Amino acid sequence: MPELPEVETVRRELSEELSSKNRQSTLLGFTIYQKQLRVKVPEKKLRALIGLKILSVCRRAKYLLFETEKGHIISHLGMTGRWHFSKEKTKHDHLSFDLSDGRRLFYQDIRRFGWIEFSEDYKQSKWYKKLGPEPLEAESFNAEYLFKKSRKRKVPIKAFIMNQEIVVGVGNIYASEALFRAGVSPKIFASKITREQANKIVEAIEFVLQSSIEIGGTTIRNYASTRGNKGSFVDMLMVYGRAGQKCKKCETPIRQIQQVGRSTFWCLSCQK
DNA sequence: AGTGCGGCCTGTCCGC
DNA sequence: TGCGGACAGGCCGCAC
Repeated sequence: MPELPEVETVRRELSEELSSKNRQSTLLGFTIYQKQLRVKVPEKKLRALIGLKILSVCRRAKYLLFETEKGHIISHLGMTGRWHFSKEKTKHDHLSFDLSDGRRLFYQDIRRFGWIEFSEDYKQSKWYKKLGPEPLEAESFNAEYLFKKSRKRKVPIKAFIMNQEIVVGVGNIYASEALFRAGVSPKIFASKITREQANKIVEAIEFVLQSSIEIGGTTIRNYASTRGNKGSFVDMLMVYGRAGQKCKKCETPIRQIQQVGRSTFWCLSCQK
């Protein structure tokens, strides 16, 4: 499901629920219902965290980070992962945490593409070291950076901005949306973009991610936040999921193509 | 090293 | 109504 705005929305809610001033949660226990997610749930490592407080809930790229005194529980939501509070286990709940105030926090994941990890020092881990800059941090992610990185890269620009080593958090929806707003064709090679186009792409990525965060992300089918809210950015989508419908700017029918195994939506006349 | 593809899972929708 | 196939917002590992 989730790209950066959806993960950030979940993070904000979890942070309030677990580690705000008036709510400090301690982990009293946990239950694993389905050990086999994308990687196995680290049962022994989690057991060592019983009795510890959740100090904060942070995010890096599309990863959620639950901070404890001994290290971080890392959660990636894959396509359909979700954290929700409930009294009882429901379908596709694979793990639950019992909290000191009596609440239970469940990890639900229909397709089981997500995973849960624990790390004493996540900044040293393999996945973390490969991550590119955060798209909303302008000191590290800007036109000059994107332009330099794109030289000699023979992949379509759409695949390039979805590469988490280049910039994190941009998935299939926001890649199409950002390129529409930048007026850049998804098909051109990364190596062919101009400085000006790099600038427009960076601005468009910032714009779509920031505006989506402000209204709770995008819900296409499964996604809902921890509190069960749907994201309303779906109403702002200019191209994603609109194949055959009129472009909202110029009324040309929106096209759908396959790129690197994923659907891309774009407007032939608005994007060059 | 960079690139493209298949695989991991379950659910839903479409056409026959 | 039932069935097969395609597709779904992510990422990894492998072969070239």
